[in-house]
Amino acid sequence: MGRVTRVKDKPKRRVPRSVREREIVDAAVHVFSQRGYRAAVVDEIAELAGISKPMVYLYFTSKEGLFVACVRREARRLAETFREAAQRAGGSPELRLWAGLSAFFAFVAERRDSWVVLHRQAPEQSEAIAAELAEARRTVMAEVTALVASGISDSDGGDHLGEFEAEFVAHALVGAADAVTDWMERHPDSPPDGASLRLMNMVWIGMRDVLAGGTWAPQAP
Amino acid sequence: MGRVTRVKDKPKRRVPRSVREREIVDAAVHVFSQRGYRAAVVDEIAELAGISKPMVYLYFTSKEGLFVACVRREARRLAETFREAAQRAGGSPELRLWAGLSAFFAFVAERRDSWVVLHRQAPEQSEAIAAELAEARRTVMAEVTALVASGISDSDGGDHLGEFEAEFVAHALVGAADAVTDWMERHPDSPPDGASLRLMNMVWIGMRDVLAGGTWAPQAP
DNA sequence: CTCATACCTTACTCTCTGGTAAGTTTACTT
DNA sequence: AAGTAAACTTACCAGAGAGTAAGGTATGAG
Repeated sequence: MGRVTRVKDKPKRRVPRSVREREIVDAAVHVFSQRGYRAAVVDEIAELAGISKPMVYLYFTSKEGLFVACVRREARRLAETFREAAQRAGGSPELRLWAGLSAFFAFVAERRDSWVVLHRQAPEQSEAIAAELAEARRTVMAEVTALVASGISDSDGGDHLGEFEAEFVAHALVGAADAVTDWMERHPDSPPDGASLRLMNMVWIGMRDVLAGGTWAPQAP
Repeated sequence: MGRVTRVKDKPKRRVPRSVREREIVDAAVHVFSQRGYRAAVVDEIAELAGISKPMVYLYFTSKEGLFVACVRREARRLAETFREAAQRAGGSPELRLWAGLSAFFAFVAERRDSWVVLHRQAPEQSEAIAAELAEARRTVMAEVTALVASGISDSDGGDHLGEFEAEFVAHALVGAADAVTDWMERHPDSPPDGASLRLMNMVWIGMRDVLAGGTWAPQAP
């Protein structure tokens, strides 16, 4: 009725730039993760953010720029989540790794979109995107590798072979975690922590025994 | 010069449909894997296959149809490669799993494009594509799961808990293998079999000990 | 009240690309 | 040699979607 009171369907509120930017990135992460970079349509992102397309270009210059902003923010979030969880856990490396893994699963389960944007994009869209994705993945992997490495050096006495091995294990671990994510979707019955616990059981015990000399070779039993 | 002798630059040979179809799929797998489904351009695929665009549509009806054909062929190839390697290895489940894993790595290393098309595509492009990718992944996972399951039942005496567990392990394993693929690219020095051996060491020993009762729990050392 | 500024929109343009119409050429059969 | 079917092409259309021009409107400062 009134002219001052806004129609409730369309709040049409005007919002400061910093807030709107956040909303746009929120929307963009969702659409990018659902459709993929190329198939994502800027108009849809804008609508989801409650504004019109030119605003997106005013704030982010281009679709590519918007995507880069998404990747940067989500990578930072994930790395922080992981690091903080590990730090909070304190104590032994394996407890810290377990806390980190659990946090990772919680993140991927709760903020599926973020993970998809970070990890399941064809990086071959442009030079800038490839670079940003590489940097993002490097950041996340560095956190995981650090934890794994401390676990290894804890067991083998600071051998420098550890760094190399830790990188391998970290990659395998993150890949496994990512894949298990899919599996969890088809088994919503099993508890969320179950996955991280299972992985820890497999990987950690395996790793410990390997470091203790319990190797497996093709011709062994 | 001659009219009969073809110019060597452009053989322009006419080729039977079945052969041309194979060439088109070859080209398509390459371009799809490099650019992703949406960013891949049919003209480029056609040129790479040595023909013009309408031929692609004559043989495959649509871009979507072409992609489905790619996925179908590569999934079949990978599953066969895996199964045959395992069969050839014979013997104990772990030897078969190791042979399968090695074959998998060889496949991914040698035919990177195929794997990328199968596993790193956003399945949200269309209903048909999502269905085909799901089916393809199901096929591949079934092979791996079968091997893992036989390994588990070999150790625990045919418990039916195994099926559930095997699926988890198989997913984790394939995810790890996929991720390790990236790692291998940055470490071309380490032998190709090294990766599968490392994974076997981690996963198999871990799994064996877990089945033997050696669980890990948050509060344990 | 006015005015400056920051927020926001409608209504385009222009390129890229999936898909097709209409016809041409080769090679095999009879 | 003629006929015919399969292989192949050039040249086009139509829609989608990235990016922009030009201007409208709320809101806080003076």
